Amino acid sequence: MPTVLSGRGDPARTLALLWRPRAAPARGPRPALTVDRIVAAAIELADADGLPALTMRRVADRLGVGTMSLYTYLPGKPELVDLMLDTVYGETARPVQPAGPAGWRAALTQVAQENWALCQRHPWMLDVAVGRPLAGPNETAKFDYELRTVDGIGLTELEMDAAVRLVLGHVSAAARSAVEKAQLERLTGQTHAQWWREHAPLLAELVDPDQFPTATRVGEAVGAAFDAAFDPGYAWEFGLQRILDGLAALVQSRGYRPPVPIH
Amino acid sequence: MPTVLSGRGDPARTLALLWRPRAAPARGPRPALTVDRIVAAAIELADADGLPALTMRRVADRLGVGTMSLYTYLPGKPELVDLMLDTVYGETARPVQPAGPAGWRAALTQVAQENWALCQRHPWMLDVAVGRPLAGPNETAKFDYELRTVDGIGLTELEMDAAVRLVLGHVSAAARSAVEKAQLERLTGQTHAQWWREHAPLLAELVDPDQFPTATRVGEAVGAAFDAAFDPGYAWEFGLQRILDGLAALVQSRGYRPPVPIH
DNA sequence: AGGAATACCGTACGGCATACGGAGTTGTAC
DNA sequence: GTACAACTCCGTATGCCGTACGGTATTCCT
Repeated sequence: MPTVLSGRGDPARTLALLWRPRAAPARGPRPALTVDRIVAAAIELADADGLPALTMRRVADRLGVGTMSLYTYLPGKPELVDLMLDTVYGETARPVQPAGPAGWRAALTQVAQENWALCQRHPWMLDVAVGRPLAGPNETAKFDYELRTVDGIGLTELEMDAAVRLVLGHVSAAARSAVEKAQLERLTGQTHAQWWREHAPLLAELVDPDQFPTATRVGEAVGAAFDAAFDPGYAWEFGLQRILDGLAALVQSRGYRPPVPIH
Repeated sequence: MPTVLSGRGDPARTLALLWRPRAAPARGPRPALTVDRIVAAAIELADADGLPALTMRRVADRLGVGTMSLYTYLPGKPELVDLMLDTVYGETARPVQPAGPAGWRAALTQVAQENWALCQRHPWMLDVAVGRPLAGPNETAKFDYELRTVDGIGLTELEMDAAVRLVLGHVSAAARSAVEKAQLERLTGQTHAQWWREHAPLLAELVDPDQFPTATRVGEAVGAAFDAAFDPGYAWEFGLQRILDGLAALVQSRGYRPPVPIH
């Protein structure tokens, strides 16, 4: 399940691919493909089978061309992954900022849910390590929208950035465990509940309740509630509420009060 | 930078490796290696060069044996990674729970910092996807300790589990960006600050400030403060405080007050 | 008409995990 | 003392991977 480290190619070359549509060549045979078609095929493949299954050969096969033809359009695989990322960033909805008393909290909740859904649609996103910002057009637009949800509520620019990153980080962490759960269930043909029921007795035999009383007690409660060692959905909801509460405390300390709607 | 999906081998076999020391064979030549030595060599290798550089050949070379000899001790690479993980889990300190008014917040802060440090020492941990709990001895002890920091403060068992997972999730997300930064700087020989200074003009040219005013404003403020597109350390501290504040609100709503020390 | 630019891609290289089976080593049973 | 079972060690081979290289076909401009 390889995490690919993004941002490894020449940044100028990658940025050119991201921002400038390819001009038709002045001479030579007409290109049979476009960068967009390659990226679309790669996304389909990664969506279906995950990043490890994304190979240049398979992308080329799917497009009906030789493997090496892809290198006419792209410098290599890292750049392809960068383009895939910025493309799916274009999918997140950017509704008009809700006004009224709900304010930033509802808007930030929507950002979180939108990104959660994005991770479900494209689980391979979580395997891409973005060490430096891509700064592609869609990522930029997405980030601008997300920052707007916490604009004008009393935070500094640094805090706005950190607040959005905090929420997105939680989305990643929670989505990762949900996605890994789904992947394992597909890979092993065994649900977490089945796994739990099958291996709980062995675990009970190995783990001494006297030595680890808290883990035992909590493990049993969680197992009874979810039929598994943990539940990604519960962790996701719980965490998001705590984070929003924590941000609310900060916002409040800055003296911000949500605007009262005019009746 | 491959993320390896853990928990793929036969769980019973993996659990046996995790919990039961290997008995000396009754017959046959004396083993030249032990599982522990293999795991230690693998950890050294991954610490130094990252998970992608962790190959069975290199581990074997480092130990002075043929590649296939490793398979006498371990079923395969996934199990090796599982063993590596549980081994480094054994490193986290588990101080006696601090008493006094600081209470759970100080203890949970310590848990967070301890795990942060662990991720710095063994960055490859972040590339291992733990879809199901390993349930090795060290992981169990670690989790028991971590749960104890939030025991008896009014939370349900499900909430205790979710609270610890929330903090650990934030550690992972924050550490990931810090680690990726360090990896990219080593890989490209260019610090974030250098990268930022070199590419900021190009970015300024591509991104229209009128179209993305918030991203531009925040980006400039962050760039001025950190000489980079973001600062992992700031995000880490900011996020941890918000999460602890959010948990405090929950704890308070349950009527818990920290014990007052007796003078 | 010819040359330049470009697309396409077959082949090859070095790397990976690991399946298979043979050779060597040791303790035990007779 | 000898045979054999159990075990370690590991060379070889298979089928993947990304991509470097260089040849060939196609198209436009001069």
